[in-house]
Amino acid sequence: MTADLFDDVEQPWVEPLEDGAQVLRRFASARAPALLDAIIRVTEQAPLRQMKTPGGHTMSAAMACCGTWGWVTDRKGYRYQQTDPLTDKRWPGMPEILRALAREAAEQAGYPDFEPDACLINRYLPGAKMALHQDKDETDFSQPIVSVSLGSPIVFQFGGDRRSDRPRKVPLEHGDVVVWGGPSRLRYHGVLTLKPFDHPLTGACRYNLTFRRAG
DNA sequence: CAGTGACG
DNA sequence: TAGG
Repeated sequence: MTADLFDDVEQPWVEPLEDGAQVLRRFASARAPALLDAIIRVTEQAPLRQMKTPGGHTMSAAMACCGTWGWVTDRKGYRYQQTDPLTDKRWPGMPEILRALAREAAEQAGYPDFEPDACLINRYLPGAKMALHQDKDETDFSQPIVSVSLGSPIVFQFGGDRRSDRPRKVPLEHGDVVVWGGPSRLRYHGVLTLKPFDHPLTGACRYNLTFRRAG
């Protein structure tokens, strides 16, 4: 009596995107319940919050961080810092299950030396989106970005090195991991508005984990 | 400094 | 209406 007669676990597969960029389809699916448990634990210590941009607008995605460095934005600007502005305490440590997933995904994508020191947790509710932007507040662009999707599906946009470059639309679903680095490390990217979708593990919500070497 | 957002 |  084998478990896989009952468990219907989809095997991951790889989808090349661009030079240095890949989608690892369903790479995180089998571990998703444990990843979500870890997200809950982190956000009990560092609550999800909607940050303000320097221009004074409120971001539609709610964010929290774990690891040595956390990304924050407020009227003063965008930056990484070692403390949570809500509590002035250090960010929660990066749970091992998150670190391990990020390292395995990076290795699979051709980045064997990835040592993330920052994990940004983004929670999207229906209506939330993220405009095209570059991840460029890090100090080390030799390391890739690893982005994990959990819960409701969304359309990811993967653009060029200039905002005006027309982005590719990449539908992402639960368990998909996008890795980009090397020549594509500074690509503009974002997501379209999240549509209502009832996911068995997360309800109407989508979590995105992004891992970086920030410091 | 701020376009990771708002507007027509 | 929603996205370019």
